[in-house]
Amino acid sequence: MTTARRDTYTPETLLSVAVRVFNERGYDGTSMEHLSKAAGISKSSIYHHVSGKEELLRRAVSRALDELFGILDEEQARTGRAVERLEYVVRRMVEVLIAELPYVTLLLRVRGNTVTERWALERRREFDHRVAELLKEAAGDGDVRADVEVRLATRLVFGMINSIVEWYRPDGRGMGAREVADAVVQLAFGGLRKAGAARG
Amino acid sequence: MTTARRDTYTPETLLSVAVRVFNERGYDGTSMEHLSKAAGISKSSIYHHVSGKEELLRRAVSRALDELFGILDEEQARTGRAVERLEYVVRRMVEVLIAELPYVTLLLRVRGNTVTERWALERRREFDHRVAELLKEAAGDGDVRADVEVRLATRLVFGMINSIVEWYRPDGRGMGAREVADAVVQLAFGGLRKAGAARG
DNA sequence: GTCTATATTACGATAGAC
DNA sequence: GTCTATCGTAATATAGAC
Repeated sequence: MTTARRDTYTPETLLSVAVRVFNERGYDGTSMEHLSKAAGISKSSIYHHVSGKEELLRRAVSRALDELFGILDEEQARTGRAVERLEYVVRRMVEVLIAELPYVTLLLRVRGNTVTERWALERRREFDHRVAELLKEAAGDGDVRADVEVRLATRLVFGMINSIVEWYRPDGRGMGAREVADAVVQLAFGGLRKAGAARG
Repeated sequence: MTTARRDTYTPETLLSVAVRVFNERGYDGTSMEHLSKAAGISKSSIYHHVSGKEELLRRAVSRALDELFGILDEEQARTGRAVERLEYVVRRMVEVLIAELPYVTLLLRVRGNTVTERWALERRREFDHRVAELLKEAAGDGDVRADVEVRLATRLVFGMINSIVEWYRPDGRGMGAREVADAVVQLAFGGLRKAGAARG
């Protein structure tokens, strides 16, 4: 970096403040006044950087979506046995979710009231579909259980992964992304029950 | 019922309309104008039945919380081996979630901007804690895997269960609560991987 | 780039007629 | 029990000074 310190905002730095407030109060529950207080500048100064609330939302969810879709282009997500690719994608999803926590959190809470929100929902569905195809392929290989429907299993595993945004906080001496990813992979693929324990 | 048909609202019947709109648009994204349009009566008529938006929210989340806490009082949740009680609670959570879908959906989306929302969050945490204790006991019995921390496992399983509200829709010839509960129990306890398949 | 001041609209809630 | 009309506030956004 050439400029170690800034004293003015850019759309990027303003975004990080806005996303934090959006996640605290909810997007609809956040007013431009809330944002101006949190950023320490006036409402009209915010309009100098961005066109309004919705642009901030669009920038935020775009960032989250780009990171998620990026996973599918990675080498280990494209080559090898389907169940292995699936495990890799699940692990990377957890890592991206934690690395981009506020952005993904906002993405996952989008409802669909505006065009930006509906666009985000559509791209999310597209991503889900891509992962579901992976699970379907693994089922075809006989590597995952056949007694739970593929689409249902995908949704439940996504639910497990996505729920991380509801409680994970990077502060303190807590868990790292690796540890959470390990736990998710172990639970999602192996389940709660102790290995070797028979079903009652 | 003595009155088979009604042509006016009661707080109860109004609630069902309000909860549906809250879930479609988000609580903060729903105005009294939205509610009046959906209910087919004027804004001021709504105020005749309830004190305002927040009372509708309070009634809705109370109903969801009462149903969830009710699970813990049921016979099979109180007697027997911890892992069996846990499985019963997980199954019943899915069933309650589906039976009271709009109410639980609203509960799970509460953020914490008002006193009602903060109260709901606190009661949710209390419920989570009760289930976490059950899992802890099952771990002490050696019935669940010890390589994933109890609190983390609880959160992930809750994430899987709670995510049902994001996609389950009762309409059409879809799955029933029983089938979803079966799938959740199988995945949560047994995992995705095919039974008998070794870890790579 | 930031500010104060303000236009304009939407919101939650109330008054009072029927 | 429902309505129209309206109050007071808070919302998004803009104008224009510095």
